[in-house]
Amino acid sequence: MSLPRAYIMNILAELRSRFEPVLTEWTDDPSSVIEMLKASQDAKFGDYQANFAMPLAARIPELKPRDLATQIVEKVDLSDFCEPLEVAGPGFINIKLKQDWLNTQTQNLVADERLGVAAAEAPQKVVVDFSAPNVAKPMHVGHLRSTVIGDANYRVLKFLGHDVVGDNHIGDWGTQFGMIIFGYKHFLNEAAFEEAPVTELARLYRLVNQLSDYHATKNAIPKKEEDINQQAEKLQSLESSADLTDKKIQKQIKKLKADLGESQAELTSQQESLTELEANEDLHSKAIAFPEIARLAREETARLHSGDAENIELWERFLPQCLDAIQTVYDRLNIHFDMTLGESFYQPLLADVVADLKQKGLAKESQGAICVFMQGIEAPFIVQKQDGAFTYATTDLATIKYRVEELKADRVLYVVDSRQSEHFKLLFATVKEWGYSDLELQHVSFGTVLGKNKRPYKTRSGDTVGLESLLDESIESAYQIVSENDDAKPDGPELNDAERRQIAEVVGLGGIKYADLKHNRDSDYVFDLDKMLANKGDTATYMQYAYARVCGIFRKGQIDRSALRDHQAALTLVDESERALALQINRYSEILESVATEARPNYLTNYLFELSNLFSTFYNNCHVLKAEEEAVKTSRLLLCDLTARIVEHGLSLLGIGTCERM
RNA sequence: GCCCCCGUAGCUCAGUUGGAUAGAGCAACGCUUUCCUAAAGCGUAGGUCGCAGGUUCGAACCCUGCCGGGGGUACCA
Repeated sequence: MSLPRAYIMNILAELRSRFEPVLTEWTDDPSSVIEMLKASQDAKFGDYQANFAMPLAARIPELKPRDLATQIVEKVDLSDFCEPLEVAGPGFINIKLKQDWLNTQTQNLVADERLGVAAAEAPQKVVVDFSAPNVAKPMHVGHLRSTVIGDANYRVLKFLGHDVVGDNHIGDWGTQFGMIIFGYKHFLNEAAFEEAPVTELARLYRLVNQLSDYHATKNAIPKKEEDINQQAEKLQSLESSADLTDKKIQKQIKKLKADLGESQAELTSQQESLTELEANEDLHSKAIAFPEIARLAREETARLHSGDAENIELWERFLPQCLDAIQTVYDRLNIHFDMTLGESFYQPLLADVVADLKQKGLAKESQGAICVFMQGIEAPFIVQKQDGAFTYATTDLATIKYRVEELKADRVLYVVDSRQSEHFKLLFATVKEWGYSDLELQHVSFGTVLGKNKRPYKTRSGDTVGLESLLDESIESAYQIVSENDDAKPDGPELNDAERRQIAEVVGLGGIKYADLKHNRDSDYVFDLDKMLANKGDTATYMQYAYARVCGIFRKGQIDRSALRDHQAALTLVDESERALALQINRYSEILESVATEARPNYLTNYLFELSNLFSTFYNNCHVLKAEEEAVKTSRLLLCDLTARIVEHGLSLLGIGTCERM
């Protein structure tokens, strides 16, 4: 029999709700300062701390912060679960949980399948828009962040009881299809297409792209040379005539020099790429045969969009194959979408969107295009181009309309590169004016994945790194580590090859995902496979190892975990390391709440790392199976069980697996 | 030109919205295995939080200026 859920308290929420009414005596809006009650940064200040006495006292001239803190403490009654409150320093209120209460509270978690995490009282309909690759191009590292961060947010929101829809807004209608269609019509290798259609389509895309780039670069070179000459002249005249002691002039010169150097480097690399292509006879002859290839490809796109029968037929033939190809990547990563409504799905709705915007006076003609202008933003939001074609802005608006009217969304998360923040600023502003003011829109932006050279992650030849080969490499490298470690075990290896392979898969994929998720999503981060799989430090492996160690204890002790839970034995925290571990276990729900509101999975990775860390200390200090007394042993087993369940569950919310042995 | 982001230990990064002596991992140095997996634990060392002002009881965080890096900027998505 499980205990009623009411026995399990979200400690932070409870503390805040006890303090909040008391604060009304000093402020009209206690909710604005209540968030200053939080977990202590240092265990010596107790378990939780409240810092709001200082700012509140600052508003009242004759009141000292310390005195105010004392007054607050006198009015709040927490005696049922906390030690007497302490006022420290300039007015901090330190809160420490009663030992007996923490014992019972932790014990109650054992019987709770949700590990103390209550389902949302007011569930929202949330659309998480993530991954969104261009289907005709092979996936690369750049797609990893959106996919992995989006998936983690999706899982967390869902666990918290929200009605979540994962939508893969794929690029299935853009210019890349024009390129493929053009390639198919002119350069197809039929045998290759029969053999592996997607590989051949990817080759055609690359080929057409390469040839268009060649001409674009070639045409741009004279202008580039002219620019360089102008820059050089300007620099010279500045250096010879102007006042060199003027700081502004100095700065200008410096900047000009830097620009000039950059332009020259660019020119050189462009010339090199031209020479490289020309050295390949086959490519060069194709380039000569189709000087207008970029325009021709665009025309194929235009024909597709205007309903040309042949191009539609090709598109309908290619699309399922492209979808299958990306699906194999999602299967490997264990990523699931509830719907995949790409750009093409919204095409029939676009004309109405523009008409509606015009009718409401939001959109108007400017330089031949139909634009929405938002106050305070210089750039226009172009919903229809000069040539009559719609843009991704139009598609995004239609998508929102659909999500509100058909899916009944309350909130939409866009897990998209930070470089598109200006687009989303315009999009959200427009949407508000357009009439969907209740909808909560959030650009879950993230930084660029860099190589060790701090430039965007590319191969030496400048290509993006294919995602699949990266996964292979990671798993293979994990296999080496798993094997080495198993071979080094004191009592000899424990794993057969199939087990090693299976563990390598979990460790290899987990390492890549964890590395991405542990960083604050806003910042760029350096992609370093060796660090991701390192057999030490803050990696997925560390948490997976903690989990495997618990499993080892239960295996060695021949303990049946579900029987242990049903037994309702007493949990008593004795050692300091046990108490610290238990406190962290009790904080799981707090952390998930903060992940959900800010869409920041790194709060969870950080929490799990700390949890595993506390477990390792406990594991070292407190022997479980050889505990002095039976009651202590049982109590510690309960603690192990809870730790393992949260590690496993937390990692699963990040899309990362665990193994019983490793 | 205009707009946005970043600058924290040798390296890679946290820092929960203004709180107590700025943290972690890696690398370095020292210690711990008759005992549940040492993929671990414990400890030492390492900092002018880019620089200079300002706001206040208190600033890595807010404001101003400067230095350095990245990104975006009218018809690609």
